[in-house]
Amino acid sequence: MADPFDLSGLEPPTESAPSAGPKAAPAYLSRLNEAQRAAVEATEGPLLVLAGAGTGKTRVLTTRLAHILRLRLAWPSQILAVTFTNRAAREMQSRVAALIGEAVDGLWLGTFHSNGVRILRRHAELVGLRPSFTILDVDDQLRLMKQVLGAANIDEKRWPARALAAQIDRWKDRGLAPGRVGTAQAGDFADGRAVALYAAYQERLRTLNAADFGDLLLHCLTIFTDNPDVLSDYQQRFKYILVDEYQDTNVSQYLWLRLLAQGHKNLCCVGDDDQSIYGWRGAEVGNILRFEKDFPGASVIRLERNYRSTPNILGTASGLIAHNEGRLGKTLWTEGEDGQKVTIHGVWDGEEEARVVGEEIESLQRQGHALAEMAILVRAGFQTREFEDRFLTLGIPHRVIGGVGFYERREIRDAIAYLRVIHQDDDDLAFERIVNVPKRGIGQATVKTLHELARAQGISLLAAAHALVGTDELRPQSRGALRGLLDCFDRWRTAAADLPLADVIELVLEESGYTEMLQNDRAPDSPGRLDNLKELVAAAEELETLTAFLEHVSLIMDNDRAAGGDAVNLVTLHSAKGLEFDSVFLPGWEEGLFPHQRALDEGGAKALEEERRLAYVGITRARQRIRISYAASRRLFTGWQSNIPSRFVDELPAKHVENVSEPGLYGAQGVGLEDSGAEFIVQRPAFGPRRGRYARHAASNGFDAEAHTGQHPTQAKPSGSYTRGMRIFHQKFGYGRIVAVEDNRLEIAFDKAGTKKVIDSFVAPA
DNA sequence: TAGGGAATATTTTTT
DNA sequence: ATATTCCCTA
Repeated sequence: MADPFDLSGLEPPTESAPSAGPKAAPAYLSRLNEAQRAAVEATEGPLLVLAGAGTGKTRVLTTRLAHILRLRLAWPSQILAVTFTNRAAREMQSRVAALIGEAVDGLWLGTFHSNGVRILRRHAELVGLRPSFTILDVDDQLRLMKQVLGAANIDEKRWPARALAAQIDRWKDRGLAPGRVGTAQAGDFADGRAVALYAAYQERLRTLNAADFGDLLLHCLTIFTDNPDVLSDYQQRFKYILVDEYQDTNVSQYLWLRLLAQGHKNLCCVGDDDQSIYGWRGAEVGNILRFEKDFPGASVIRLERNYRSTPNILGTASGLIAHNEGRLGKTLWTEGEDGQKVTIHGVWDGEEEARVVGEEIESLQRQGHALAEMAILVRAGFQTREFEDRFLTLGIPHRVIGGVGFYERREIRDAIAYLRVIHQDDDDLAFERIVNVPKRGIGQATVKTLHELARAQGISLLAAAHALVGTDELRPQSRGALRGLLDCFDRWRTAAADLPLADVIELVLEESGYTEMLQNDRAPDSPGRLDNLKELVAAAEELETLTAFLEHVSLIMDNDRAAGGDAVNLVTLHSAKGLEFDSVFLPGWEEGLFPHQRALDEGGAKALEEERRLAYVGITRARQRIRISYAASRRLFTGWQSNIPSRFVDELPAKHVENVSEPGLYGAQGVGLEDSGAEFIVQRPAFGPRRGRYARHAASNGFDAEAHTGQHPTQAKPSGSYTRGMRIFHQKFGYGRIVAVEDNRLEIAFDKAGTKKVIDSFVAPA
């Protein structure tokens, strides 16, 4: 390789940038076509690269990054490169390393969220957090949401926590802190009380020293807006900013970028409006359409030559996407043999679909095709199941990319919760998760007591537990168990300071009784869970500190270790973006499933176009061959559902496709459904909104944010105001007289209940 | 407090 | 079909 750039790990010596040295045109540039090369070389000023599927977008991005380093226009630490997924970030990292000849350290290369956390950790105190804040996962978020709803006395049946969480996420997507939500956007959740709930939720997060995913960016925005000096630092720092998948950015990400780019204005965004598939998550295609307006003087470069797919495949994709309106419009072209036509297969049911796909895969394999070059792309996660079952019986190796992630499994989350408490003892959500897992006799009554005390004194659950074990407040049995647990945590915390992380985890699993619990569990999946825990320990060996490990867990939720031998890939269409395979199977092309009924119901025409783009993404993943299929009927929960072929099937250009459906199903064109007889219960999509039926139960529960956020409403007296001899009243034990005071612990001789030790906030002056 | 059994929801898509 | 939640009893 040419000149190793020797930039690794260098920090800029304050102001002076590395000087651009004259160099011969490097070899990597000659491997690009004209448009690609232009996109790489236009390093200065705002640039939008409209890159169709398979046009070498990633290559441009990585080459550009390497080029900037090569010309010494900036140090690695002055380059911000943002991707959408961790996978893309890793890929970019390794490809840049390949171009440069060695690993490049110090780049700000990662997802929006990981770059966001990095900034947020440095300035956490500016938004009322400590730098060690916890990143909540979806479970925690929901649990917290339920608590907030509970505190506000809102009927969770009628206003599900999920719905509130979704609403809040959407606000955060748009960069709206609670104070910024206008009445127009207040939504109708709980009769308009959602904003107050949002505020309460944020307040709870702050007390817990925690942030949810949306906060990672939202807090950055707040910091930038409120602290011009901080913002200015970053604006100076980031000489070059590169953004992948720009069409999928939401408002909050857009604002984040725009603020950061104001310094040097060297912002390069790569995207494809036809691949915008995250509208439901707040992504705004508008961002890409508006780029030239937002960044005056921006250049636009189009990449239209496709290097991936055969003309038949590309023609199919183009023909389909042409049904969308409001596109920027690109004309993709490719060279080479037409290749096979895209085949369309109608089948009887999902089982047959899986069987036939399985046969085809085996046949391809016999012809010498690698399994890893085949993928089944599904609309919804549950669709992988039928294929998994089938492959299991056929013995076809396969992997599910982006399914139920490793870190989302229950046993892993439990283990993590233990670690979180060790790491940060006021992580109430983690503590609550594991106080009684495995069962140790600490039931909800005990937890409730802990909560009361914690809230009354504004302390953490763990602190409340510490306080309570010294009293008679709890049942002796519970108290003993709790004390045991607290001792364990003390011990583990010490251990965590000395032992390697992996050893700590093993110790915790052992001493907490978690391993034992699983060993005694007769459930068929217990051995698997134990294996998973072993894997967790193994994963921990790769990271130094508990802090790093927990961060890894919360941000790198993907388990798509794309490696792992020769296996068929099972992927959702959403997580397939950015991947490519020789052979692609697209099952489940039925109305209601794809396009998905729920998308149609909630998003109307706009959502239909997004579904179509999803189909476009699916088709353009393939290099050589595509097999699309639809089933006449599908198992749904307990019953069956009859389906008609997706409208997308009809939209495929006849020239490039071939319908090889079995005769007698729907007929070759995919028209009219033959009534299939009595054994089928025709069930219209069961996914419709189900809110309406509670409509009249519209009680008004005057929710008052203060009642929840203002700390300790009615609690007795501040610590220290009780003295010996005072008469008091206790909820459970009745009247009594204080015989001793020790900090906030009172020893009380009760009239009826004898002498007990009690925390002062549980009593009131008589 | 735990465990059983009934009732109930679950299936979009993800950082 | 399966997972979660709720309610009851021991």
